[in-house]
Order: sequence, then structure tokens, then C-alpha cells
Amino acid sequence: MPRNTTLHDVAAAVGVSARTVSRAVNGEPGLSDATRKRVLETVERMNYQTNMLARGLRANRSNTIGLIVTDLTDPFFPALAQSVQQTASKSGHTLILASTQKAAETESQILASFRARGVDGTIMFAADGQRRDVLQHAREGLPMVLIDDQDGPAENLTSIRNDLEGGARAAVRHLLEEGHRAIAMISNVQSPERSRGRDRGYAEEMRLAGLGDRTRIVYEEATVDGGAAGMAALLSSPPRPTGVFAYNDLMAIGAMRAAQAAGLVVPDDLAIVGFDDIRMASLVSPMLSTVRIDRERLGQTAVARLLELIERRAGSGAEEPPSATVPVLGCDLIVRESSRRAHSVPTASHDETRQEPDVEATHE
Amino acid sequence: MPRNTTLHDVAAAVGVSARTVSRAVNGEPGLSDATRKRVLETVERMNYQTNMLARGLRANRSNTIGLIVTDLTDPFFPALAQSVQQTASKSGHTLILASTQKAAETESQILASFRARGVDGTIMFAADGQRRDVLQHAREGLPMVLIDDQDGPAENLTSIRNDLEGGARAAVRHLLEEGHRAIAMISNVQSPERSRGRDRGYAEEMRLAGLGDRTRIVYEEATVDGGAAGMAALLSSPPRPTGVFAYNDLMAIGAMRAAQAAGLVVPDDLAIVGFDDIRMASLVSPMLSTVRIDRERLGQTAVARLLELIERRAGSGAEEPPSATVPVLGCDLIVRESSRRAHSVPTASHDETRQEPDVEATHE
DNA sequence: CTGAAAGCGCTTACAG
DNA sequence: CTGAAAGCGCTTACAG
Repeated sequence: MPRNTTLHDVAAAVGVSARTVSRAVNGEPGLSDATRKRVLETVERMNYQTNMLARGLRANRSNTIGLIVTDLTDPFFPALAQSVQQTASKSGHTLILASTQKAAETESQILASFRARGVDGTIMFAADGQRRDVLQHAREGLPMVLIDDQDGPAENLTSIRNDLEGGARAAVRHLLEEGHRAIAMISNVQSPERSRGRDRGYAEEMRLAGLGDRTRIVYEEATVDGGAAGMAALLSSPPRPTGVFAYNDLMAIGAMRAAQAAGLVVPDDLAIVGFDDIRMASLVSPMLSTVRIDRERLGQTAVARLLELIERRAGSGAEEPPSATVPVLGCDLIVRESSRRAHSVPTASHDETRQEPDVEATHE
Repeated sequence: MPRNTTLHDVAAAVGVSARTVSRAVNGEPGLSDATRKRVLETVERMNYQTNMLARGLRANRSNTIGLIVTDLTDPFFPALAQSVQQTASKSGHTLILASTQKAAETESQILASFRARGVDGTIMFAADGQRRDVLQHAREGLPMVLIDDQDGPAENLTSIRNDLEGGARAAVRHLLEEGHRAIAMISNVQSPERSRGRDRGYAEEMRLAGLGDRTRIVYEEATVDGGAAGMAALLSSPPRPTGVFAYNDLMAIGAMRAAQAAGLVVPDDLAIVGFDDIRMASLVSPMLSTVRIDRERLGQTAVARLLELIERRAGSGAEEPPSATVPVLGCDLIVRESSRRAHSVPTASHDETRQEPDVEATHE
């Protein structure tokens, strides 16, 4: 097997030192244009590629970033992973992907293996009860962006939030405006921390409408089957709700299927609103109303913040105080068919979107 | 920022040489049990983690494998990526993921960057007209598994195939058995090489049924919108088909939506069968009949083959001849609601599956 | 503007 | 059974 071309091979071919080739390849100053040109031509001709393992070892930066998801087969994640990968590749970073599914590895183990691989930083979701481990890794030098973290920034750690509570409130307000009073919620039993914002938004909006005593949340797994189970639970004990807000679209679709199987017509007998706006939402019938989390923007924002963090670490010494604001991305309500009654012929051509502004939350 | 613990730190703490710690960590022989035990305890206590960049640089193996997909937001890929990642992690390999979407980078560029990162091997799909570049990278030392490659194995390269033609034939036979004669196909305009097997299966089965002159294929983009466009094309020029076989589920769902929008009832007026069995297939209504590609098994098989290839390279010198057989994974027909008429109340509880056996194709 | 030396943290090949 | 030396391919810090 042929050995790959190295810096020394190029240097020998041009008749300069390896240091000079390194300068040319990295676009560093301190090099005559003539030399630079000769070197780069030879680099091209010999098809030289920097060995990133060697560079990473020496320079302590690998140009890789890690992303940890819980389950790639959850339709929420692929668009995010894609966005992270595309954004990262623009700055020359390669994506390393891990999923915690089936808990074969804990998050902490994955983070340890990422560090052993020399990733420059990591993007992950805030998992219940793991914050101490995560903070520890950050403190030990792994820059980290935490998505939908309840707490604020910390050493070497930035938070980004989606306005889950605001999205939930918009969804419930919409159901109220459609005339519903008996509005129930199907939420996520697995992750209280993640469902908190949505639960709170629902409860708060009910309270404001004077319906605090009709608040009703059932908790199930955040899957299609879990949504179906939640709907079964709601239907089995009166009063029957006429509107349902679900933790995510998967659950909403399961709930919708269960309602239909029970002979109910959606949205006439029962209105349903989900969360996330996965692609499936616009392909089921009736098309699902939902609250959109813009995963492309989320991925871009997360990578941008992570790169800032990495920069700050690299240019250390200055040690600027970390920004105390955490970006909060607005979540837009998208009204489709599953929650709109009195519209005999729904028009599929145009979703009705209500835009919520992005804001900055200050964390004292 | 605290420096990470190194082999030398551990060695100094135990009072042995770095070489001895390395032996203990890697489970190599030639070490007294007492020493091994002392070393490993200290490794644990000091929380030592092997620096994979250093190991990779020296040992020329990084314990990473690359996966190249065209578009992570295509629901076909996440389950595959997840399976590859899970299987790879069992042998201590980390997944590096890239997608060629929007052609920001060509496959060849991605392969070059993977090699610069020292990946031990790569899994990818065979893209039209890129085979020369891919073979070149394999020849230069990058072990590679190609999925659904038309050609056979090559130096440092293994192929795996799904029985796309067999799956297509099963789908068309099913439509024939349901009594359909006017059966059209909506296929993929972007990748003739990838659609070839399915196109051929469809045409062959029509010919065998004496319907060769009624063969009709329209080509569109392999998306929901493309499927809708294909159906529009089919409906706009008679004779109207009563059965349609689509390149994949996304197209099938688009076709179904378009047919329904045109006032047709699926499956009564028009039966539809897709390909892949993405999750969405069982969540649309009517539930979509399809041909399943088991992506979990595909990922497992691909990783297993890749590891064999990597092993062979590592233990080189012996140079065993590469196996001349390429595994062909069977694709099962799954009959749901979209293609089954005369069943007034479809039972959602049990899919009807017809299992096709896996075989080995010999490549002379 | 350019280069010689050292070293990142491991493993390989060799010696005892 | 254990270790001293060399080197993987780069970049850092320094000298000229």
C-alpha cells in the first residue's frame, strides 16, 4: 500500500523546509509570493493532503465537532444533524455523530470518547439529571452548546433555547380561539425537564382563560404508540376533550390515529395540535397543525455559538467574560387541518403561520 | 485549562515505563498479572483515556469509519446511519458522517477528507458515474463498502446489494394478483443506475404476464412532489392505470396524495405500492403497501463486511483473495391498505409480509 | 523571508 | 516480564 504524501515529500520536491510548506498550506504570512506559489503548485501536483491526526495531535485542534442525539430515527433529529453538518463543513469542521439510544453508552461515556478523539466542541441536548457530568466535561476543557437547557451558561458552555413555552401557549390560544374549552394535553413521561416548558405554557394559557380547573395532562412515551395510549386514556375517562395539545408530532399523530379508530372525526369532533413540524405532519390526513421548531436555524445557531466558544478558548489569556444572554428561538404556530373546524374544504396550498419573534433571554 | 492525563503520567504514578502502561491498556500479553492490575487500577483512578489522535497517527488506525449519504432528511437514511453507528460502536469505532446534499462537496472530496482524517474505512452508496474516483480511493488504501453497486468487488472494495429487482417483481406480481392489468411505474429520474433494478423488475414481470406492451414508466425526482408530478403525468394521458408501483415510499405517498386530490379513491380506484418501508408508510391513510429494505440489517451487514476488509488490510502480507460473492439482501413485500381492494374493513393490526430469502450472488 | 530543533502522545521494533 | 529509543506527521517557539 502506497504511503501518503507528506509535508516532507513536498518540501523535498520543492527544495524548501517542511516549515515553509506548512506556512504555505495554512496560508500563514511570512513567505515570498514566489515561494508560496511554487509550494502550492507542488502540493496540487503531488496531491498532498494534510494529515489531520498529526495536526490535531500537535496543534490541539482537530477540526471536528461532535453531535449527540438521543435517537436518529426520531424524525426530529435528522434535519438538525444535517444542518449541523452542513454548517460545520463551511468552516472546515467534520461531524462526529453519536446517539445515546438504548443507553448502550451514557452521555458521559460518549463525551469522554469525544474528548479522546480530540473534538473541538460538542452540541447536545440537555438530558435530565446529567447536568453535573456535562458541566464537568465542559470545565475540563470541552466547549459545549446545550440545547433547551433550563439553566444558564457556564464555564465553557453556552445554552440555546427554543421558545417551547411560547409555542405551547400559541397552540393552546389557537384551540381556545377555535372555541374549545375542554382542552387536554398529552405530554412526555420520559423527560420532565424537556416537557416542562410545554406543560407550563399549556397550564398557564388555560389558567388565563379561566379554565385552570379543567387542566388535564396525561403522560406517555414520546412516540406514536405513546400518543395513541394517551388518547385512549383521555377517551376512557370523561369528560371527553374537544381539543388536544401534544408534546410532539409523533404523539399527536398517534393520538389522531387512536381518535379516528374510536370513531371520532378530526377536527370536527376533536382538534389536535402537535409540536416540531416534522415532515410527516403535512403528509398525514388530516394534515397536522403544529408548532414549528426550525431545525435548520437551530443547527446553524448552535454551530455558530460553538465556534465562538472554541475561538475564545483558542485565543485564551484574554478571557472575556462569557455572554450572559442565551438566544431563544421563536417557534411558529402552523395551522393546518387537524385543528380547524368550520372550514369545509381545507386548502392545502397555504399553511397559515403565525410568527413569533426571536428574543434574547437574560440570565443574571 | 488542565492538561489531560497521559500514558507517561500513569507510568510515573505506577513506577513503570510508558510501554508497560500501553501494554496493559491494550490488553497485550507479556505482563505479570500483578503489574497489569496495578496499572489498570491507576488508569481508572487517574481517569486516563487514550489519546486517539496519537494512537491513530502512530498505529495508522483511527477506529473511525465514515458513512456518506446523499441527504439525511430523506427518511431512508437515518435508520441506516443509526444502525451503522450502533454496530460500529460495538467494535469501538466512531462514526463520521457526511452528506453530499446540495453537492457542496463531491463524493471524491469527502473521501479525500475522510482519508486525511485517517478513517479506517467507508460505507457509501454507489453514485452514478463516480465509480472511477471511488475505485481510485480504494486502490490508494481506503477500504470501502459500496451499497447497491452494479459492478462487483474490487481491490479493497466490497459490494452489498439489496434485491431491488426481486422486490420490484414481488410488488408487481402482487398488483397482478389483485387483478390489475394497467400497471404503471413512477421511477427516479435522477439516478438511472439506482432505479435500474426496480425498473427492470417491473418491466420483466409485465412481460411475463403478457403485458409487455402496456409497460409504462414516468420519471421524476425521488421526492413527495416528484411522486405527485408522476401521478399527474399518468392521469393526464390515457389509459388511466389502476395500479401504480413507485420507486420509493416518498414518491408513492406523493402519488397517492395527487390521486386523492384528483378525486380517486385509493385503493378502490387506484392501487399503489411503494419501496423502502419508511415509517411514514404505515402512518398515512390508507396505509401504504411497500417493499421493505431492512436498514438495520443493511447497516449491520455493511459494517461487518467493512471490518473484514479492514482486518485483511491490517493483517496484510498474506493477501488472501477477496471473496467473489456479494451478499444480496432480500426485500420483503408488505401488503397494507393502499393496494388491497375487496377488503372492506382493513385490519391495521397485522401487516401481511411475504418473505424473500437472502442469497449470495456470484460475481465471476 | 526561511529553517533547524523540539515535541504533541502514542506504538513499533528491538534489546535485555 | 520490562524498558529505552525511535518515529508517526505535523506545528510551536525560536533563531537567523
